Amino acid sequence: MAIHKKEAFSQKEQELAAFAKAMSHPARIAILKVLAQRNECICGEIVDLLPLAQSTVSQHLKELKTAGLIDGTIDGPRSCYCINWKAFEKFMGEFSFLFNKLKVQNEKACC
Amino acid sequence: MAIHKKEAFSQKEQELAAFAKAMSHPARIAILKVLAQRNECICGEIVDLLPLAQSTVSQHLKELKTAGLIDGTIDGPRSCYCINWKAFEKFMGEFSFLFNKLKVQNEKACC
DNA sequence: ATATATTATCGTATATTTGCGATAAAGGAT
DNA sequence: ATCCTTTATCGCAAATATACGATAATATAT
Repeated sequence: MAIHKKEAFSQKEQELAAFAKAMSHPARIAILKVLAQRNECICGEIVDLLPLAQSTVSQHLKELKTAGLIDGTIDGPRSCYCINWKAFEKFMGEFSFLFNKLKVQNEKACC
Repeated sequence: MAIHKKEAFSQKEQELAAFAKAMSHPARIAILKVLAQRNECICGEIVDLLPLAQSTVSQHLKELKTAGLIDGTIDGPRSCYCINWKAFEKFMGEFSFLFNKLKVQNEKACC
């Protein structure tokens, strides 16, 4: 049983899906919120703010980083993360383009 | 082992995550694109356009509907779907609010 | 009433995600 | 050098998601 046919879709569709997937868990939304609210970068403070174990938070951070939504630098024994605003703008823009542009002509909902 | 602690997060965090999750698969992105491009509602045409079995497409449609991103009405033996633009605007707005608003003060990336 | 067409649901196999504890790795402090 | 702090990774258990075929459900057509 050939499961997961993601390859069968277009590059852009996969990219948008990956972006959405990175934000598809409340813990990751919460992490992004914390990072967005601080001017300086955060590291293990996130662990204290979330109701999850350190290893779990680290895993979520890794996923966000892999997806390109956050940047991380090692600062001595601790890690410093912050939001990658450029990536955010890019994806939000693509979503807006994809759906807002088309919305104009479709304003008259059919269902 | 108490897995999935979504309940431990705020209502809004869960809502945003659920919205993102509904769009976290390329097939569902593709479905939304098709629905957005047509003025009239679509039904099984989607199945012909996607590289997936009918039952799988139906499952994806159900997820999109449950998440509130699309509306569906039964029209005889066929089903008619279309995008719920209001829900879309709501969520896109919340994301923009959450991240764009904060972006201003954080323009100076730290990492 | 019977067939046909369309869509939803069920059952099932497999893949992925989530979460934690334990452990490793890396640097700072004494 | 030895501890201590911080973070990443590994290994594992359990929950979800993905996909399909088969079947049920529904309405139209003959």
